[in-house]
Amino acid sequence: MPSHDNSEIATATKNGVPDRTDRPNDDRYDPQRVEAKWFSRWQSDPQLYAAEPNSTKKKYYVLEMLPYPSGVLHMGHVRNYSIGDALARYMWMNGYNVLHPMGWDSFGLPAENAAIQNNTPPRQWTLGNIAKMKVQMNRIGFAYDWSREVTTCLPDYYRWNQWFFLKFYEKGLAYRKKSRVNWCPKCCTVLANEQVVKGRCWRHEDTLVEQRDLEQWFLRITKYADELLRDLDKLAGWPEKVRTMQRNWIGRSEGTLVDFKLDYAEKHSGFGPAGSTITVFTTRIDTIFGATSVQLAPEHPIVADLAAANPELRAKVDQLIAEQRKAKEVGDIGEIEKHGVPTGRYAINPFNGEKVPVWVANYILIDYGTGAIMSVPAHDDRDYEFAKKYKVEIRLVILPISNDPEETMAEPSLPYIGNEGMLINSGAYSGLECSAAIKKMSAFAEQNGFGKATITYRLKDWGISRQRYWGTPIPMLYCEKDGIVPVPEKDLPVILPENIEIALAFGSPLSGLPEFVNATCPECGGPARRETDTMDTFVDSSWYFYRYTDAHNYHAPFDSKTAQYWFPIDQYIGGIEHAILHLIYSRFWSKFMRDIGLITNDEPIERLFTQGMVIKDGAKMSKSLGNIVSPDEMVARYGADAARLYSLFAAPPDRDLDWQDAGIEGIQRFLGRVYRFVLRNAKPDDSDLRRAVSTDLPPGARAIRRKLHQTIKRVSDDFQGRWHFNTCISAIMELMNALYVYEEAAASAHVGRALPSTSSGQALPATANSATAPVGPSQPEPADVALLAEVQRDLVLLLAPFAPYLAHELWEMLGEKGNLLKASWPQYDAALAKEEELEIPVQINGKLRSKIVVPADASEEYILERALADEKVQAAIAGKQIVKKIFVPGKLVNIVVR
RNA sequence: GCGAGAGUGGCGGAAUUGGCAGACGCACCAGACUUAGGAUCUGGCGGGUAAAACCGUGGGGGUUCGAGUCCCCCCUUUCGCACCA
Repeated sequence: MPSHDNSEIATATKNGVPDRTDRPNDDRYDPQRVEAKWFSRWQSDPQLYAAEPNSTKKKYYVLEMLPYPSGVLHMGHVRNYSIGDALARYMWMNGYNVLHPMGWDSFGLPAENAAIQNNTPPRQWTLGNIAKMKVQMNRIGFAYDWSREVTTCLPDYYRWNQWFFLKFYEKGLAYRKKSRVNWCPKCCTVLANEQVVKGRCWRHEDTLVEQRDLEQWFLRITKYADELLRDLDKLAGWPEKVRTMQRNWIGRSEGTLVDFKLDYAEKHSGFGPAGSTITVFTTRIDTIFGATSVQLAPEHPIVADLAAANPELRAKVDQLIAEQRKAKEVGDIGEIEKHGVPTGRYAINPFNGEKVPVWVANYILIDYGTGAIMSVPAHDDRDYEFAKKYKVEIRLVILPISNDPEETMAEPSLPYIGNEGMLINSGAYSGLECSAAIKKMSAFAEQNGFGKATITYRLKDWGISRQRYWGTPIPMLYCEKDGIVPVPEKDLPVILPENIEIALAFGSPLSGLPEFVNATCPECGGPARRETDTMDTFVDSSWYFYRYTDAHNYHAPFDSKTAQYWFPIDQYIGGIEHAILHLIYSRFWSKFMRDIGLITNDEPIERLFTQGMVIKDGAKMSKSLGNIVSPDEMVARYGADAARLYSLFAAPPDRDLDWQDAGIEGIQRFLGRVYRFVLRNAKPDDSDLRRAVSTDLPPGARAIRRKLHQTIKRVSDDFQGRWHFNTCISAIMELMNALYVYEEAAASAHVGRALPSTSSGQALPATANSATAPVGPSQPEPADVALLAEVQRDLVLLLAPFAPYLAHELWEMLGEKGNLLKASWPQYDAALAKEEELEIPVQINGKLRSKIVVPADASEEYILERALADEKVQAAIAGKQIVKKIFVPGKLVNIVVR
């Protein structure tokens, strides 16, 4: 083995387990030695994991969500990347042209906070963190194509954010509007939601956060609302959970807008600036004859008008607003106690001319629908609860229709919210069925000018302005003469200046830099002011995976042809916390890119996998709980292979993982067993031997071969979709256990010792509990050297996606010369995997009474005959009458007796 | 309140289609090897019993020859949420 400099890595063991390498002829598996050796080999070959640019192979794009460079890798990362890395290696071994890149989501608030706390410039802090994390990732051995690395905070990337922004603007999809933000009067700056703690500024505990309206840039994602919703149906490779969440997030709702005029006959004076009409949104216009009040959100403009002349109402309304805000803060807006205040005014139901009271209620939200509803207590839960509390009239207008004629037309228990019913007490519409009534009544409202059918979405346009420093500058100029002017494409990128003292900045940091703010208008050449807001970092992550396909393109965000080859992403892997925002923005961005002709795919991601959290002692790992497990420490103590193998073994990847330090030791033991087995059994001329495996093996060897092929099947099948890598690794462990027993038995045979055997004199089982057919020789038989060569080779291949360091080492020990990643994934042979004998449980009345061993191809007649002849079965059915015999091929026999 | 998950030995988990509950690993116990063992190898290991019977997948019902798995009700717990009209 070549010598190498491994000082940096190998020394790490010293603070872990005591060093025992002083023992002579040590056969101990030393992960530090093995991993240091391969680490330096891999590091010296930057092309090792490079995707092939012009390949005729089938492509496979596997991607893990890019991390924020906090400076330290945590176990959640290790788990996420171990899943993707295993898949990438598996696909390489299956002959695919694999794209497996990595990058850095490197703009964002923490860099500015670090700047404030440690006085480190954000750029320096960020790039330093990236360097640290890259070392950690490489040490664990993740197979990334670093030549395509994307760092979003560098101008060669963010210039294309700016370019995209200009395209959005060009197409009328970027616009400005006033929007409410959190404002700290002490910092004179905008706060992110996470910077607001219990209504106060995180840096000034004594300062209440205010709400301010600022002009901000928005992207018109709502234009794509319908398509984003519709195309969810195409995403068959996504978890249903995520699709449901996105569906609810988009929140399409078909309904009707209906105008209720404020009543003139009232004595109160004229109307305020909000006018005299309350437009409500309802999905159930068929219930409008049951409307007994109109409810307004406390922040509705008409409420402001009404309250202007009524200080008492104003105070009550303010109280409702406060309740809403508080509920929102503590996150239980759904459990708010319903409160309302009558305004004293009335509105007219346009369908029957009836006057109904107008209320203000805390359960009506200003930013959904029109911020006003018609209240139909008989047919809506919330309205019912409200009406009961405030003694508002409840009027039944729908009767349920049921298949049961008795039930039909019976008065339902209230509220009846079903929409399979018939209208009553509804004038000309009485007798109509609900859905027909909705159509008819919507049309009527529209014809008479007091309403129209409409679709509302819960989805809102994407506000991308951030009043912060560490982000992509929005490429816009404000000229006194020409107004809002986009920066010309040729002037991109607008470089984020670096000579800035964040800690001293007051208000929006960039606005304090005259050399940044002062610009020239490209239209008139006169003075212009530069936009000082930067972009939301979700912009960066919305399209970065396209940049990977062509990371160094200077003339475009990427080459369309190249992207078309790689897209869609075959498998995307990340945390469930990104189920909504990142994944919906990414889909939106792709659709926009398609519409401006950059790409042809409608959706960016074919399959999505969401992995579970890593928890410790029943709680999410966090600094405050002190239950952090550091990957560096694990790697130093047990090696990278053990750390990644354990992160896959401890739980199915889509479930939360309960980290147990003791568990990883078992993994290390297993790796040691594999290592020592190969150390003992590898023969220099293995490659010749493999071809010489006899077709006529003795029973013990046949059983090992069978176990091997069963294992290949189990591991391969899981890669095809189920991804329960924990059971894959179990399967490989089982194979290893069987090999140890086989080896031991063969050694006994060789020296003529008695075989270890079970008391029954039956074949030696692989393990005492082995539920499957016995593995191991029933007669002493020497180890089949050729078979062992074959098994070892396949074993190493099976292990390669999960424990690459050890796999490479063993590969070399077996005398293999070629790159393990280019070696073919082993294929299982169904005939070899098939059991020769089956153990069939025999049940009497569903209770296990005996087990019989039969040839795998035994007929039903034979098996039933054998089952009935069985001693224990005979005893159990003696004197009873056999009612039924259940036979499930390959599974069991159940005899029903009376 | 709504939506989506989860609940199986001392612990992490397995059981892929309704068919032997507890694979694999940890911990623990025993034996072997050893000057030594926190190394290694072998075996044991749900409760219960001398052995059986029997009991056992959060609780209660049900369907079925047969239920961890399907149905109904309930409890606990995790995650998400925006009372969505």
